[in-house]
Amino acid sequence: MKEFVPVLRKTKLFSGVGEEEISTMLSCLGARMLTYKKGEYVLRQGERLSDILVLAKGSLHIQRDDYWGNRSILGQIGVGEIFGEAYVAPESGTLLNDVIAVEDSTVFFFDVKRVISTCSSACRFHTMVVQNLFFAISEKNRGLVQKLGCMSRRTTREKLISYLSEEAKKQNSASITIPFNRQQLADYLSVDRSAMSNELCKMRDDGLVRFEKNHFTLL
Amino acid sequence: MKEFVPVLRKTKLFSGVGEEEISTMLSCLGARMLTYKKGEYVLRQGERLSDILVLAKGSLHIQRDDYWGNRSILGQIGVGEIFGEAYVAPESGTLLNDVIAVEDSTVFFFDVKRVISTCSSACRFHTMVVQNLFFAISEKNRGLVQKLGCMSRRTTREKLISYLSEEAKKQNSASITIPFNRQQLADYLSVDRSAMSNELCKMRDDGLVRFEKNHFTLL
DNA sequence: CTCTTTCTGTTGTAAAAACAACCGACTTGT
DNA sequence: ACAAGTCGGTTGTTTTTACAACAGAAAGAG
Repeated sequence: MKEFVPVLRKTKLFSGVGEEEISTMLSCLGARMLTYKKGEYVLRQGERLSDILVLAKGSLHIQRDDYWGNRSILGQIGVGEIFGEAYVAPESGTLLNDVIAVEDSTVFFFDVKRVISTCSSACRFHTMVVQNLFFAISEKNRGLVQKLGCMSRRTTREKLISYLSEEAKKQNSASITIPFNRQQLADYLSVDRSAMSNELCKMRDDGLVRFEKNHFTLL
Repeated sequence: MKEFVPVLRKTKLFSGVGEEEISTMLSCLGARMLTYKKGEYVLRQGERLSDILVLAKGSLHIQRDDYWGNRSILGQIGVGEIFGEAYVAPESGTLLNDVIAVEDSTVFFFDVKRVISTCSSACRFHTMVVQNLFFAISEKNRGLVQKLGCMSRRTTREKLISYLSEEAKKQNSASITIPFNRQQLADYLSVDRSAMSNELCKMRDDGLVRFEKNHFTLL
């Protein structure tokens, strides 16, 4: 377990905590470490969860099968990411998705009760971990809200306008650089790439935006 | 401030905490109370936030103006709801939306630093508030993820399938009752009601589902 | 009971998006 | 330098959706 302390140190959960303190905290947080072979299930739809998970090695997919058996991949989890934290509340019900190892992986489990109820003053960095957890979830939340704000628009143009407007606010400028290429932006907005490209050019012709590559200017 | 303690007691943030304890905790949480006339701004786009807010009276709208000035209402906040919690992280940047009172309203502000860093053992219910906050955010998170899972589908049929499948999982049955009428479901999925109604009937004719009113059976 | 309102399904048309296929500009690796 | 791959834009066709308008059923009010 100790071998992964340097990895944990770089995660959002342990941000600002030193390796020594992490080593000490592992027991106080009720940490367990499990390894998975490629293809094995880390979490299964329908299970209950009482731990917050951190991926220390490998790569995972979040996937879902609908009632008629159609599978879709909802996302990917990389090293250092926190996951499962949204399903540890007692009233959260069971998991709705599967999580599968797409390569040999190592996962840390932290008992949520022990994470959240700061123990005695013994580990004074515990409070920081609680804060980190809180901020990590907020960040996920903001990302979800932003995406939802774009996706709830009906037309591709409206989605683009919504996305570009939010980015302009975040970057506090009418001239912005986005972290996507065209295909990625289309995937993010859940639209067809060529249709989106087409719409972008129309918006340019309408005098709404200027762009080259992933740099946009709102007019 | 005391007059609102019974209201606070019913909020998710103070769930499981008695009125006496809430009264005691108010100072330890750095609580402030502000009132707003109808139409006044509670939060403004571009501001920074260091408090978690709870609406104690009235009703608020979350709204956004895009770069070209088009306004849209993103949601509504009712009595007892927590808000602002996603923007209190130091790295969260400024607010992206406005929050406006749609009727005379009363809002409680809790300093996030004092909420999260549990103080001395003086208020032993403080830990419970931290837990409640955590669970409340997780719940929002789950809601957002579910909605996003539906909305990221391209066609109305796929959205419906995704939504119904998730509900079936949550209710653990192929026969489910949904909390929406047709118009509300269409709004939730961001599609046109009549088009959705049409698609639902086609799905029924294709033998995928049966339904009457807001009760659905997946086949 | 009757009138009104709300909810749901239906239809036709116009608008928009998805899809497929292609092209040229650029990059990268050999 | 050349081949292969990536990226962004364009076009035409098909599919899907939005929109508007209407009708029947159910629910509620007076």
